[in-house]
Amino acid sequence: MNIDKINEVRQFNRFYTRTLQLTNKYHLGTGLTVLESRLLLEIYENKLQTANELVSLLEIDKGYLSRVLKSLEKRGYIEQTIDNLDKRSKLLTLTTLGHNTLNTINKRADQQVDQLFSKLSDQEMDQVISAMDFIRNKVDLD
Amino acid sequence: MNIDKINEVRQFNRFYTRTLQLTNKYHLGTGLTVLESRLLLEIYENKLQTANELVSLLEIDKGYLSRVLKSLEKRGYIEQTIDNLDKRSKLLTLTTLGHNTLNTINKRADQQVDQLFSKLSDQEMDQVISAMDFIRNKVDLD
DNA sequence: ATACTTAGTTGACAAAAACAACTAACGACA
DNA sequence: TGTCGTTAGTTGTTTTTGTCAACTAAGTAT
Repeated sequence: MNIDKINEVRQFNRFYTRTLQLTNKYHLGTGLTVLESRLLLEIYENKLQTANELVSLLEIDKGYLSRVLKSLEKRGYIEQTIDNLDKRSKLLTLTTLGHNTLNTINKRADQQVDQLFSKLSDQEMDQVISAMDFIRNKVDLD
Repeated sequence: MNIDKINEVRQFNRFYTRTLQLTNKYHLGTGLTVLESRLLLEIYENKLQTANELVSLLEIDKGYLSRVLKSLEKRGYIEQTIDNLDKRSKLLTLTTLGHNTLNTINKRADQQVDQLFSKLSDQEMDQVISAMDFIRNKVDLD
């Protein structure tokens, strides 16, 4: 690929890193970290049920994840129950507290996204979303 | 904004977080961290000359930055010389080693970007870049 | 001269994450 | 059924990364 194009992509990457950094503040005040929020989201919305699936998706150390999950459990956000079909695994579910907290976090994250594009017309917003979809379809993560 | 649109943006954000995570491996083997690489890049390519400017741009703690810069200096990647026009500030410059290392890192980062889009035609690639430019222009970071 | 602000440093500490060694359960198969 | 390689998750130890506050020295304004 042409070097100018590569540089444009890298510039975008730096720009979007900053954007993500600014919007990743939704968890503030909830007592959860960004990672913990993400875990609740993945467990609930994407129906990930085991630590192992979370490790693959998020590419984090399993030892570290084990501790974070233990802490979430101890603080009452999730439950881990042994899977009877494979007693090595534990099935992850949100408690009511976990679910309520996720709702709060989601509301805040929604607001932050909203703010990010607050000055755009409906039409421009649609174009932004199309642009995002396009990029998502073209990036090759393998 | 409509909740579906917000969710599409949030999905993109999660997707792009993963993309950045995967491409942010260019520093491996160089002995520098992602942050240190970024600092060299900003000092050299964007001509940022003081710690203070880096603090504003990257929004990191000045105490932390001070230590990272000290370490970069000690390891021979940068020089910090007192600014005669304002003796509180130090002007940052890359050493030859710093410059060479940045070149290596840049080459690797370029390769990673290239790989990310390796299956695209020239036309598709141009469309991706347009999409990125569009998003960059529409996001409101204030 | 005084008081306020700013650039950068340092100490103390906490949070986040990496790494390796370990246990228990599973799966395959002779 | 027993044994061997693999897999899910745990735990101890350590390093890396980052926060916070107090501090110094230089600049700015009045």
